[in-house]
Amino acid sequence: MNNDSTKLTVDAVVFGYRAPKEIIVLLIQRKFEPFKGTWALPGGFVLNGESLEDAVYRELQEETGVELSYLEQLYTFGKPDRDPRGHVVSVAYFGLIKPDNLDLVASTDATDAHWFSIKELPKLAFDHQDILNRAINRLRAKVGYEPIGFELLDSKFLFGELENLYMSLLDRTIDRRNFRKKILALGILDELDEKVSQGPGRPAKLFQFNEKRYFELKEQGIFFEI
Amino acid sequence: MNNDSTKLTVDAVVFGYRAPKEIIVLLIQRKFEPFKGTWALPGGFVLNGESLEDAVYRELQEETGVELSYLEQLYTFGKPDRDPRGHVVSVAYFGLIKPDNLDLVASTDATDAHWFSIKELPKLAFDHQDILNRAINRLRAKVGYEPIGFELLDSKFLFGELENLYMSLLDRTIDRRNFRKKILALGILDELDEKVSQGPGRPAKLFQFNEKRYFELKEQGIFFEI
DNA sequence: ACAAAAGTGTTGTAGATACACCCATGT
DNA sequence: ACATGGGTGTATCTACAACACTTTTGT
Repeated sequence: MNNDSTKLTVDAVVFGYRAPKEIIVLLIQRKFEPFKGTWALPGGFVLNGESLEDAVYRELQEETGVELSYLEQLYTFGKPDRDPRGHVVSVAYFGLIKPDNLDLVASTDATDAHWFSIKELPKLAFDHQDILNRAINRLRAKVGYEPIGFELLDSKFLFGELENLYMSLLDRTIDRRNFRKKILALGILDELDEKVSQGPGRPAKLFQFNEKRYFELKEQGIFFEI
Repeated sequence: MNNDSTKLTVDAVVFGYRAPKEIIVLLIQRKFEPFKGTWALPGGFVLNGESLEDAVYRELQEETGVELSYLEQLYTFGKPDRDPRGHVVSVAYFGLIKPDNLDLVASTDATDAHWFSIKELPKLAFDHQDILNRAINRLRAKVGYEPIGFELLDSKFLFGELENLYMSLLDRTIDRRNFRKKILALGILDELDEKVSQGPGRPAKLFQFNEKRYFELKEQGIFFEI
């Protein structure tokens, strides 16, 4: 039973949101062969005895310094020829980050890390474009039946931001009145007393996602759906 | 970068349907330590250079001889302590099988393989109960938005069988008239001219899932939903 | 003739969509 | 005063849920 030369990596697809209409993804430029100089998803080898999630957090920390607000497993990619170095199986993760945390620190590996709009992507190393495509599909699908959109906004946000985010994610226009009715009817947003005004126009109220309330409703079998 | 002692396995959760109301899952009895004598999911080590799906098919063939009608990746389990032998990461798959193929051949490993109702399960080895739970959740969720139910029925089936299958899967009663209306309205079933009569009662028409038609509709953005 | 399973329609209701004007502020 | 974005209500339509009787066969 020859298993010793199959290696295990993790890769992370981390999405962010840049107002008003851009969904962005975190990429690093590879410093070493193979694919030296090519853009790729952050990731790397899993250490023996290390959990998969720990490996993701460690690699992200090492390569980009970002702090996630959400992480879940995406899919495992295991085609024997996906890495020219040999049989490397990669467990891909799917992460979200708040606009607060978009700054990238100089990485310990001195790899270059940048945010790219998912509509203007460079050529990617390995099968990372496949991984990214799967992640985008997951993001678009999931945003419709779980309240993960809030993980892409600061904890206090304007309704208009939520609206723009959903339009960017789903890549279509949304009726403002119907959207507001639907979301507020779910009862998972707290309306704060604070208002912000930014330039001309009527100042807007701040809202906050009430996670506790969401879980209560979920227990009762009342589901989030857009 | 110490990765050499992390090993990779696959495990398969294979579901079947036994009329009229039983959802069953395929388990094997372990022949060796650890967990010798305990029931477990079929699976085993991935060979170097072997794709994950190939490993699943191979292990299923070796241990049980079953032939699947559907297979998809479920989730990867990587807690460092999930296997007493060391760090073993397992990619779990989710499979379906038609009633035609429920017979288990004597396995080359002489392991004992049996079908168990998902409502009367033995204690399972490793974290296989977690894997199974996740598979059951996937099955229940997926059956609502993709036409995988047909993979659990013979290619020609009675409407009543489909109904019973869905009731068993969702563990609730379904209104016969509404169910029939909805499914037929999707336009993905061919109504055959053949009828079968089994004991007393009016004979029932046979139906067949029209996969080609389903993909056409899917292309057009018309989705299956129960 | 009776028991057993298959087959079939209508009505009410809730949720989704479509749609346009007033409000509060900055310049 | 005007330009800009925030905030709101109503009418229509569509999809789902509830519900009971007739038909065809075996015995």
